[in-house]
Amino acid sequence: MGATKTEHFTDKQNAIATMTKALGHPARIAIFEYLIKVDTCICGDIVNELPLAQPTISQHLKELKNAGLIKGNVEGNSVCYCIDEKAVAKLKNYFDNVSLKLEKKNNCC
Amino acid sequence: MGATKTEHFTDKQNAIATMTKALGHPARIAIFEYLIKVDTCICGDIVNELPLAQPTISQHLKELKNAGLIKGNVEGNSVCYCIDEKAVAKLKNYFDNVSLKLEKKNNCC
DNA sequence: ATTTAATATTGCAATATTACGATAAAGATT
DNA sequence: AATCTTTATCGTAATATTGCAATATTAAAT
Repeated sequence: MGATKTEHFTDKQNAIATMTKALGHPARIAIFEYLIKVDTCICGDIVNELPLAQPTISQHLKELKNAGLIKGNVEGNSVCYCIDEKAVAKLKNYFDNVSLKLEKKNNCC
Repeated sequence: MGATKTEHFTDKQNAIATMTKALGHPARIAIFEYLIKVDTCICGDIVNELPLAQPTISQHLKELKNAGLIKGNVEGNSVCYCIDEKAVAKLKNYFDNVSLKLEKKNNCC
């Protein structure tokens, strides 16, 4: 064993898990937050922002991209990474919905 | 190597990453959603809800608990698990805040 | 054309995760 | 007390992740 049994769960559950998993690492949270912070999407200096080697960051960026959380457009020499707002909206909506459901519940613990 | 370099990141980043990591698996999303769905916190039937073996579910519950997302109170023979609303609120606030910041940005991609 | 700069890929070692059978622990039931 | 029920833990195999050095790739600059 060792591999996640995705086939047992719904597409929605897998989709949310894919996104949360991608954000489930402090380096990727840091990258995510950096992309939110910078006002332009012309990037190329993410490596200097983090205390990790360039290949490691490249790998983390790839994972965020695969999860659909960020987009990367090649801009000449460098690559312009930015947040995919649709994905973030999905996460926001998910937790908004969860919170709403919890409010309606009668708390017993 | 192989271990996450948590020491390089802020406490807040690590805290968010810990929670998103815990939700970064479809089985744990399924458990999380089940605990939201059921109206009472008297549980004990999570194992029957999921297509995974009992030790596997027990392990997933432990991870959700370690991440602070759920609470587990021993209730006689069985254990009563329920959502920790404070943790969920933190996640909700985080993504609300992220969304807000994104709205204020000038989109260039 | 050569060099420089930015990013990606490969290969690999260390570590973590996922899953489950076997077994343990502890309260409930008979 | 013996048994049942529920949950946790241990041990272990399969797989995934993390991190980086070395190298490749691609476009800009000289």
